Amino acid sequence: MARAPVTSEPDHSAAGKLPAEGTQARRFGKTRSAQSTALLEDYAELIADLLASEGEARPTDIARRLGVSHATAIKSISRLKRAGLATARPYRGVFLTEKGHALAERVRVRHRLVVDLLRALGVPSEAAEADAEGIEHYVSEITLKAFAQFLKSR
Amino acid sequence: MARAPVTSEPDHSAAGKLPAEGTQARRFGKTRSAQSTALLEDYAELIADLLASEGEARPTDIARRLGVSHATAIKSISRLKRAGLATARPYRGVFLTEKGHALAERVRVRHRLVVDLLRALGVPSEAAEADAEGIEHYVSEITLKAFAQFLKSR
DNA sequence: GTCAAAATGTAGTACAGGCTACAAATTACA
DNA sequence: TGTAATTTGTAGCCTGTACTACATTTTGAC
Ligand SMILES: [Mn+2]
Ligand SMILES: [Mn+2]
Ligand SMILES: [Mn+2]
Ligand SMILES: [Mn+2]
Repeated sequence: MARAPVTSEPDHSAAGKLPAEGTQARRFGKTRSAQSTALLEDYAELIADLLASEGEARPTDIARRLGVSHATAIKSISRLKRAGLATARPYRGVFLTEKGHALAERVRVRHRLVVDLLRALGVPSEAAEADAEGIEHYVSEITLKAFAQFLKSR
Repeated sequence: MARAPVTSEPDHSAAGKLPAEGTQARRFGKTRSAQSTALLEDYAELIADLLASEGEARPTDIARRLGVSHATAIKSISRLKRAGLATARPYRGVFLTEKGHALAERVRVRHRLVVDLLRALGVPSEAAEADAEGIEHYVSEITLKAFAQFLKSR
């Protein structure tokens, strides 16, 4: 059983490396929850982009741009609907609700800020765009502020 | 049908906003593949940390630090074994293979670099640690180099 | 040495997000 | 107008990651 002492956990062998259990668990939990919204964010952003530049966002186009099958896209769009982020009219495309639009806007801002920061640090644009597609979903408000601050004052 | 013209896709209505379909699909695909390895990376890193600081990495401890049930941790450890990254001896803990150790080392370096960069940009340490836990899995080699370069020359 | 606590393992469930294959509806065009 | 291509929808399958509940094994303490 537990190597845990009766009273408290004083200190470990090696130099203070590991964070407290609760702290670490909270961090990982935050990451897991961000991961579960990442897909919704990408769909919302893409749909908004398509609506803006093409006037419509059809499941087939969404699927092609994401690099997944149309069946997969349709299922994910269903999840967006369930989450109250989108609506759809067959052969007429997908639309964003108020909530979906607000999400897309936040995501767009984040995406751009992350790309701009990476570019400012000397990352080539294609790598910056590719990395940002993942990074953007894990950047907190505080970090976002720091990015903006850095970009402004340099 | 396809609004796609017979020949080529010249230019869209709005200002050149969207990337080419293939490019965008490749970026999203890269992100999806990074996502699928994120969990393996976190486990490898955590196991290495526990082995270094506690001398052992038991499923229960791993589960507690990750904030998941022990059943979940055991299943994920199975995936690590299947991937040739870890081995385990019941009641004796989990161990990393050569390959697993190498992965943990790479992840540890990345984790630290990401945290250091965020800190350098003025992000408070707890936010930096929390965000890094997600970001680290989506940073390419090129971007990592840029981070290191920036940290060195500032 | 016994026995309770802790750790581990297993089973069953749920949901997300992939896929292929097939069916139905719509649209475009000859 | 009729037909073929496109788009959309559905079904069934798989894997991954989470959970709870229960069973088994090991360990630690008395
Ligand atoms: Mn993204
Ligand atoms: Mn994005
Ligand atoms: Mn991580
Ligand atoms: Mn990490």
